[in-house]
Amino acid sequence: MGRSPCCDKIGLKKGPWTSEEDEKLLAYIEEHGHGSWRALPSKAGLQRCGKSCRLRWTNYLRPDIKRGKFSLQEEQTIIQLHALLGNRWSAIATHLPRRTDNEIKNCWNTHLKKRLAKMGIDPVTHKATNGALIGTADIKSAKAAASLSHMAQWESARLEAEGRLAQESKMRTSASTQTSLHPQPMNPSASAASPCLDVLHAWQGAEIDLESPTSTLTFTGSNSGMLPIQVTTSLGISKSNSTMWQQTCDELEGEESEWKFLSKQQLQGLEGKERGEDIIGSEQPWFTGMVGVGAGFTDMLLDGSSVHGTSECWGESSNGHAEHSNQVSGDGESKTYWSGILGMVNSELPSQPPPLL
DNA sequence: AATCCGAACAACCGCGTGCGG
DNA sequence: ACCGCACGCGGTTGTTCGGAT
Repeated sequence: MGRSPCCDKIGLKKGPWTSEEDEKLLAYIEEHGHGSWRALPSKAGLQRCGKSCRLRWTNYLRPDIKRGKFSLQEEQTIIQLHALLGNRWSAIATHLPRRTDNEIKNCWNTHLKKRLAKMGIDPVTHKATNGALIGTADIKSAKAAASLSHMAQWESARLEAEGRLAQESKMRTSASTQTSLHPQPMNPSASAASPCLDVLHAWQGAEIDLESPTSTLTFTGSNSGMLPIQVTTSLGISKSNSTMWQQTCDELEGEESEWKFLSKQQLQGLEGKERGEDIIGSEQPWFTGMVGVGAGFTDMLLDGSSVHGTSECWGESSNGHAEHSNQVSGDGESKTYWSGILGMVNSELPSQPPPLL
């Protein structure tokens, strides 16, 4: 297929962007929108290829991206989603508000992968390596892992639909915002992820029992494992929430995220009151959906035997029901783990049904 | 003070794919 | 149906910076 000429073939500038170039690009996009990336450089007076401009814009200049250190919660989310989605950075990014896929990818490659490896977790399979650390939970972990890979296949198919819907959604959104180019106070995932994720709602309600990853999960209630969801705007985060979200992020950024050395006890402590109050109290949809999940996941990594307690804790803190505490088998843990991830994912859902699928 | 080294991150490159002609 | 363009994605490389020696 036809490929656009490479930058060096037509003698355009490469390498780091200067502030002047940034200003030019920003000014142009603010005034005209990006339009065709290919045509943009000449119109904006830049000696760059369109691809480079697009990258600079999406990864750095866009006003709606959050930069800086990843919070503990964000890191845990990345790990969980990576277990589910693999190296689909753009898909993962749709669940991490205001983070770019490139940033997430870098974070994974430079931090998270190494941490997991240090903990004895294979960052690719998310399984314990050499039976190093889980001990009595080996079998349970293996079951969870099996469930994981099974689910990943299903998720892969789901993502295709998600991608299409995200694109449609994006087009609708950009059509209304392109020229004005206001910083979208947004959760990019909300528009992108929500339609398809509604499938999960339907799926949960129906308790489908198929030879698919869905069969590894049982949702005993309409929202079992689902956490209270703050009603949001169509962009995912309401204006007030957006502010609160920023505050929460800022607070959390100061938090020690070197969780790799956290002991089991420390992790359990994190699941308790203090954390629940601090984070669940923040009323952030994204956070509320993942608090218990993240801790539970980390716990599972560090010591499978503590998962029971984690599940209970999560179940109680999330929806006030104790049903998770019944999940004492390996399968139960697997369900809990996956329910947690799905709960996190679902917590981003707006209440509207998807336009189509 | 100079050098080395690793971490972090920005940017590039090639491929796959959707879409319009 | 085919072709070519444009774009998005993921892997990889290059550059910068800070700490250690």
